[in-house]
Amino acid sequence: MVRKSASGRIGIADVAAKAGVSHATVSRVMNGNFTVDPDIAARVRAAAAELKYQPNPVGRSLALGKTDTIGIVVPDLANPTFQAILRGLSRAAAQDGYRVLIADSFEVSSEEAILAGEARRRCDGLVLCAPRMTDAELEEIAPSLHPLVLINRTTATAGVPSLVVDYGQGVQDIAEHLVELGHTRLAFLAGPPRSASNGLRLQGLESFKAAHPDVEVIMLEGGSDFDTGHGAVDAVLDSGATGILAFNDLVAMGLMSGLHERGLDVPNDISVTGFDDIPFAKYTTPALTTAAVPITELGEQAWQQLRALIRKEQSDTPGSRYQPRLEVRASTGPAKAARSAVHG
Amino acid sequence: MVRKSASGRIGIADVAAKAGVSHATVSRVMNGNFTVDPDIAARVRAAAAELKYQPNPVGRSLALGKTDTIGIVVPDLANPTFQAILRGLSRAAAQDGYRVLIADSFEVSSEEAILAGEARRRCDGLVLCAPRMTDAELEEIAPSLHPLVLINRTTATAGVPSLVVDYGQGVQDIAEHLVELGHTRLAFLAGPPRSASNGLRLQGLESFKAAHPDVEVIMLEGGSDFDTGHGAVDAVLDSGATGILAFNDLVAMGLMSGLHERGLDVPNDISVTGFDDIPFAKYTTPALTTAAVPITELGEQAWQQLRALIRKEQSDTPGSRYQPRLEVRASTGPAKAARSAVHG
DNA sequence: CCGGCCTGAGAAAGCGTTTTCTCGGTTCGC
DNA sequence: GCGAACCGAGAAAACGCTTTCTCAGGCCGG
Repeated sequence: MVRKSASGRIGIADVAAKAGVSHATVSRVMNGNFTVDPDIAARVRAAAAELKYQPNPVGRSLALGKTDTIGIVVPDLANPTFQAILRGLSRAAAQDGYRVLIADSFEVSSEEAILAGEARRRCDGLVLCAPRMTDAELEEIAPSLHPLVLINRTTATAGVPSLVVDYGQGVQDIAEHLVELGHTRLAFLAGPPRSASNGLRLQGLESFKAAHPDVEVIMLEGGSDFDTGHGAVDAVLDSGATGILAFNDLVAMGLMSGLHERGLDVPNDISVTGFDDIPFAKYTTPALTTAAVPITELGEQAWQQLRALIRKEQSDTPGSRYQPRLEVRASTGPAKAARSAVHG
Repeated sequence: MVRKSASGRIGIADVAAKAGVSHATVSRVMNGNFTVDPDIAARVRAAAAELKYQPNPVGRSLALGKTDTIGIVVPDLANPTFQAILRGLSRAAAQDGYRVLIADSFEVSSEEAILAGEARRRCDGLVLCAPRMTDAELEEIAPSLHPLVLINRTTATAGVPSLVVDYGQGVQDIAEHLVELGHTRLAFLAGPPRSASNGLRLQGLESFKAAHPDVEVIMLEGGSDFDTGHGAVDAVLDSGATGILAFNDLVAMGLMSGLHERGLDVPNDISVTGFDDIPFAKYTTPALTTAAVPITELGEQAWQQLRALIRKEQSDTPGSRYQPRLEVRASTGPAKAARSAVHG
C-alpha cells in the first residue's frame, strides 16, 4: 500500500517509513553514499522502486544550493540565429545534465535586466545573448549575474567571458568580394539600431571605406527580418547601388524576393549578400552569398565557458572571437556596368 | 553596511535584521499582506530596497509548492515547427508570469519518458510536443505527468487536452489541388517513421486513394529535413510522378533545390508541395504551395489549456483540432502531360 | 578484560521561504 | 470597569531534501 505524506506526492519520508529507516539513510542511498550497509541499501532501493520514488528537485536544489539549470535570455526567439545558439547551448548543457530555461525579451530592452535577474536567481548561471541594453546597464547588472557569459557583447566586468563574432571583419570580407566583382556603389541595409552586432558591422564598413575611398557605400535603415528586406526594395533601387549588403540572411532573402517580384534578376541586375549562413541560405534561388558564422558552435562554447565558471575552474580562455567565413554562392556576380570591363 | 547570512546572497533574514523585525513580517510585506503596520512596512521596504533584496525563488517554490515554470519536451529543437510552438508557448506563458524550461530529446524516443518526468518534477506543468514514444508508453506515463497537454498526439488518459493538426485533411486538400491541376501520378515523400503526424498524413492519403482510384500515389521513404528532400531527387524522378507531396516545407525546399540543380523546372516539369507554411515558404523561388498550419497559435493554445489545468479551472475545450489551410503558390502548376488537355 | 577506535545509522540542523499558531496589547461593548 | 473580540507581529512549523553531528555497538589491541 502506497502511503503519502501530507502532500500528494511521494516523498523521502514515505520511502524511509516503508524501508524502516530514517530519511537520512534514504538520502544516503539515493546519492550513492557507500557508508550504508548493503542489506539496508537494498531494502531502501526496493522500497524506492516500489513506490516509484523520485527525489523532489526543488528540495534538492534548496539543500544543495544549485538547480542544475542555466538560463538564456535572447532578444527574439523568432530569430534563427538565436534559435541556433539556444539549440547548441541546450545540447551541450544536456550532455552535462543541465537543463535550460529560456527568457525572450521580445526586443524590449528595458525588460532585459529584470528578465536576466529573475532567470539568474532560478539558475546556476546565465547566458546573455546579444543584449540590447545599454553598456551602462550591462556594467551595472553584470556582477550580480555571475556566473555569466556574454554572446556578441563585451563588458569590462571581470570574470565574464565574451563570445563575439567578428561582424566587422565579415562585412569587410563581403564588401571586398563585391568590389572584386567590379561593384563600386554598395549599399548596406542596416539592422536594428540597438543591436551591438549592427554596430560592429558599421565599424567594419568605416574601415572598409577608409581603405577604399573610390567605393561609395550608402547606408540604408533596416531591421532584422524578412519583411525589412522585402520592404526595402524601393530604397535599394533608389540608391543606385549594384551590390547590396543585407544585415543578415533573412533580410537578404526578403530583398531578393522583392527584387524578383519587380522583375529584376539577381545577380545579373544586382548582387545581394546576407550574413550568418542560416541553413536556408544554401537553398534560395539564387543561392545566397553570405558570411558563415559557426553559430551552433557558439552555443556549445557558451556552455563550456559557463560550465567552467560554475565549477569555478580557471577558465583558460576568458572569451573568444569567431571569424565569419565568406561563402560565395550565386547571388553575387559581376557588376552590370563593369561587366564588359571584366570580360575585356 | 550590507551583511550577509552564511551564504553569499542576501536573504530574508538580512532584511529582517536591518529593519528590526522578524522574517515573517518581511515575508508579509513582500507579499503585499496588508495586516502589517504601514510604518513597519515602509521600514521593511526601505531595508529591502537598500539591500537590493530579491526573494530566493527556490525557497519560495518549496514553500508554495509551485515553480511558476512549465516544461516543454520536443523531439528536435532544430525543427522550425517545434521552434514556432516553443515561441508561441513561451510568449503566452510569459504573459502570465511563467517561464519555460526546454527539453530536447534529439529524436531518441527512449529518452522522452525520462526527460518528461524530470522536466515535470521541476515544473508546474508540461507540454509534450509530438512525442515519438509508443502509445503504450504514453498511456503509462501520462497520469504521472499531469498537468499535461499534448500536441499532435492523443491519449486515452483523462484530463489531458490534445491539440492536433488535421494533417490527414491537409494532405488530402493538397492532393486534391494537384489532381485538379491534372496530375494523375503523385508521390508522397514521407516523414520520420515514428512521427504521429506522418501517420495522420498516411491515413489521409488512404482516404484520398479510396476517393480517387484513378490517381496513382507512390510512397517514398523520407525524413523531415532539407537533406532528406535534396537526397530524394533520384527516387522522385524514378517514380515518374509529376506531383510531389513532401512531408513538410523543409523537405520540399530541399527537393526543389535538388531538382533545380538537375536543370528541372518547378512547376513546369514537376509540381512540388510542402506542409506547414513556415515563414520561408513564401520566399522560395518558386514560392511554395503548402498547407498552412497556425503553428504559433498552437503554442499559445497549449499554454491556455495548461494554465486552465494548473489553476484547476474547468477546461471548456478539452482539446482542439486545427485545420490546415491550402496555400496555393507558384510551385504547383498544370501537369506536363495534361497541359494541352487543360488548354484544349 | 577493559579502553579506545571505527563503522554505520539515527537525530537534528540547516537551505530560504510562507503560513499557521500564539500571544501581548488594544479597543469595544455591556 | 471588566471580559470578549480583535489586531498586529513574533515564534515556530512546514516544504523536501542533504549533511553534519552524535552516539550505540562491535572490534581490536594492550
